[in-house]
Amino acid sequence: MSALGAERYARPVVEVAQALLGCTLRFGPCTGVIVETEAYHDSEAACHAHVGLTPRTHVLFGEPGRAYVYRSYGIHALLNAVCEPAGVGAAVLIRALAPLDGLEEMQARRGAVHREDLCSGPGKLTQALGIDLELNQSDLSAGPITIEPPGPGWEEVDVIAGRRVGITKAVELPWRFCVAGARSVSKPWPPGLHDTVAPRVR
DNA sequence: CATGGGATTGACT
DNA sequence: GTCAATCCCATGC
Repeated sequence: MSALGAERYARPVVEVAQALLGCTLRFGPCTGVIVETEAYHDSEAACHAHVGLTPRTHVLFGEPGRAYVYRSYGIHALLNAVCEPAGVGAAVLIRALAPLDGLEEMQARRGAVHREDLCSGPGKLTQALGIDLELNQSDLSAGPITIEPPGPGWEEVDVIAGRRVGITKAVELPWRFCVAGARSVSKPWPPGLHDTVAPRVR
């Protein structure tokens, strides 16, 4: 299966965040189905690109389809897919995977945790797959990290929207998206009153 | 050049 | 439930 082209990322970031659910993330021998994402856009204060063009945000304002990988809390690498046309600072944070292939490699890096916990968080999945800061700015349509169209059984999924996790600004935006019923989603997931089921967007 | 704040996780009370 | 680990980078002097 071939990787999604850059044009698939040159769309409104909230659309792409939902469209990536069910797609397969691949790095080396490891693959997993994307089951949780969040959208970030320079127009809102939670997005790193909100501060404008700096060395750090350069990639966010650049070509769609690139990886934005940054260090969080001094410890974890978090993986994003840059979206919208160049000149707009926007990205989809990949928050969780349902592991498919390379389980042994993932377990070697993550320890003896249950399968559904191997990639159930943005820092966990980069650790499991071995994705680090050197992959910042790499081309997701060329590799070594790629995102491919949904595999068997993942073509049609119901999407649940909610508030984004771990931020202090623009907390009200319902820009977190999960696959309904997925077990490998990240921790804070008590369905709230503002959660809604959104239509599938491709 | 010094400072402060995280798009988190896991260990511990 | 609380809390520390740890480093990149934006900001301000």
